[in-house]
Amino acid sequence: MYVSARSDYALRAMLAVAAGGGELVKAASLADVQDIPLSFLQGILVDLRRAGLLLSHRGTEGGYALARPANEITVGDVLRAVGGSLTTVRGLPAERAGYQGVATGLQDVWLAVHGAIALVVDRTTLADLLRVPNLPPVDDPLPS
Amino acid sequence: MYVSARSDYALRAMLAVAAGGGELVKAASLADVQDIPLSFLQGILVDLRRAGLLLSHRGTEGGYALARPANEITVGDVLRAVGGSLTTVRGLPAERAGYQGVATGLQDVWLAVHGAIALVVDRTTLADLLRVPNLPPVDDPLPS
DNA sequence: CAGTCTTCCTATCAACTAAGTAGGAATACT
DNA sequence: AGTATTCCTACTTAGTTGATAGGAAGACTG
Repeated sequence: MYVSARSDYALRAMLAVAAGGGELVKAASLADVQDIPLSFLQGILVDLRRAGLLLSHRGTEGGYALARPANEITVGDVLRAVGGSLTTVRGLPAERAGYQGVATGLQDVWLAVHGAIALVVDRTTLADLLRVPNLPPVDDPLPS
Repeated sequence: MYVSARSDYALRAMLAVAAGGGELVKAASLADVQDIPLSFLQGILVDLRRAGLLLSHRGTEGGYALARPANEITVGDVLRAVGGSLTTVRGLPAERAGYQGVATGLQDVWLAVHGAIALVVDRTTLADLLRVPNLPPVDDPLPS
């Protein structure tokens, strides 16, 4: 049960774009505010654009914006865009693991896990995550 | 959401040992019947023994046996024995992901996913998995 | 009791994939 | 034309997966 860096970065980037309020947000800004390696993030942004979740614009005032409203993009949409299938076992989708003999029952476990995860991530939208109460909208550095 | 080869192999090996009915099962037999690389499996068996899930015995009639009855070992026990924490985000446990700014809400998502997974894997025992109906207890090779 | 065989156990090394880096090509604005 | 930015491709690094070799412990045979 491992969430890859790619998936984590993709979600954080999408949230940062969504917080921009429709304005174009530059990749460098996303990398800076969420502490993501810029060149690695750029590859992730390409995936998100190809999946139809982001719109990009080049040039001086370029940047990224959500292709749909934040309440119509789920966490599951983002995970599938960058990672293919939602849950994989040894690189393969849980549906076709190919178990033999006494291990046959394992497939049902992975399918149940898959369903439980899907229930969470397909119900949670980016807008939901931006509505958390314990979050100061502007940062307040150096309190310590 | 990725299940590593190590976790998958560990579960399949535990099921094969449990199917032995208390008799000692050799590592080579486990590797053969479940099609697992023997040398890689041996490292996994060491983890399972150190976690107190398996007992090992050397010598001519040596092999492995369950340290507890199959209905007292859960899938979650096995996953934690070989993989540390049940769910990890970029290698770290979901509890302390350290999100900043607009991504704060993400931690709640991972905690919800963690809970959903734990509900499945901590409730399913090895004995449950051996009781699946669609499983011939003795193999029937070459039907095609 | 010596010898031998089988098995578990440990350490080391190669192949593969994910993570992170660097530089160049294409595009849009001034 | 010039500059800023996205976009694409090749390269390095770290961790996982899998292979090989040899040593240590128990069981049997003479």
